Amino acid sequence: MGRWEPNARGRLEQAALELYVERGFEQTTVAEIAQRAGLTERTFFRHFADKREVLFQGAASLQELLVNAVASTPESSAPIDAVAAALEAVGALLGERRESARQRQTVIAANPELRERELIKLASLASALANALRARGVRDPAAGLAAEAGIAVFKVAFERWVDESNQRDLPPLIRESLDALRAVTAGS
Amino acid sequence: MGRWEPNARGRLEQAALELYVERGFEQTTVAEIAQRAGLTERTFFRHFADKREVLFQGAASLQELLVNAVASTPESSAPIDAVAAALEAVGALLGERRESARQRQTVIAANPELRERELIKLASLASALANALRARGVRDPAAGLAAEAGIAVFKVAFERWVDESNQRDLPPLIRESLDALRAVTAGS
DNA sequence: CGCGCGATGTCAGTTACTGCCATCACTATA
DNA sequence: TATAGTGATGGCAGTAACTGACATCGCGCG
Repeated sequence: MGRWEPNARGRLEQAALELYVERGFEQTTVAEIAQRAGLTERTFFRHFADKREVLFQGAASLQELLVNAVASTPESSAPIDAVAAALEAVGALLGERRESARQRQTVIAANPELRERELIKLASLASALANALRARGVRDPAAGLAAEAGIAVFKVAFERWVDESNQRDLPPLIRESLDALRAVTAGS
Repeated sequence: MGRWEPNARGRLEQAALELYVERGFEQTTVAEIAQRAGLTERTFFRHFADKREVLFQGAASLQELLVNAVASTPESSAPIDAVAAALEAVGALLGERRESARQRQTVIAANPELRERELIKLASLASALANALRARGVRDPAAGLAAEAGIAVFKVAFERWVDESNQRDLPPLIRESLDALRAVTAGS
């Protein structure tokens, strides 16, 4: 696997994931990842900003999906319904890769630095979601709150979905979490 | 300012904040912080786990306040009301240091690594909040959602409070944000 | 065939962070 | 008063993440 084999980025990504699973994130050096991919450390950093970013390649497309889903919701629907539709679109996409999602989540959960990165990606999703709502005429603070609440719903549903003892699909869990949020906030 | 002057930790904290404000977080080295505090780099890392942690010393006491506030809420009150009471307790405490909070937030907002750290601290607050609710008999997923929603409300309110053009106090902004969340989730 | 261009390699350098041991000031106790 | 113990600090070497500068390689194009 020499210098000019195709798909350098993909090889790096796969090598990194393998090593993170085998030895853990901290115990893996970038030099080792590059070596397994048949490349050098310098090249790794040309494809990924840092050692963590390699685990979050899907984030950009997820964000795009989220924003498009909000935009394609009927103009008349309430903000929370637009958010719910967007979350279910994401849920449907993610739901097809359950095992790989579990594996990835195990790696992330085991390392605080990776958890930080995950949280900032979710915050970025929330921010994009809020902007998409504002583009539909939703005002602040409603836009920001609907977006943050949506991400909170997603976090809780995703956590349950990834749980080993759980067999249910992601979209229903999202719906259920949203209902639970409604019930909780309706109180008093 | 020699080796055995008192309050080494406090001196390091102040030196770090000063330098982060003067030159920015990235442009400041730990060696410079230690030098300004009259100590060595090695000693800095004995007091703070890393270069970012020095900005988040208050987090532990904030978490304690939050948990205690939930625990001291009447047993009969709804989860969301317990959360609201806790958030307002935090708001009242934080509200007294508006200018230093603004300064701190400016530093954090300017740096992605610091934003990551802030987010994981907030996630930790959410987790503690959820546990406090479970201790009161609130079940999942209600406990997790009430906690996440509470933190979302806090985030939005805090953001508005820190905004330069804003003159209002934090507790009313928290109340208003919670009301806005109720309005948003009540839809459809 | 030569030329330009993008991807990769090479290398040196900075800095965050850690482990290990020496050293210092203070305290208790004989 | 002497001395041993203790906790905080200094000193120093080492690892690994990341960066900048420049060389080199393979490929397409005129």
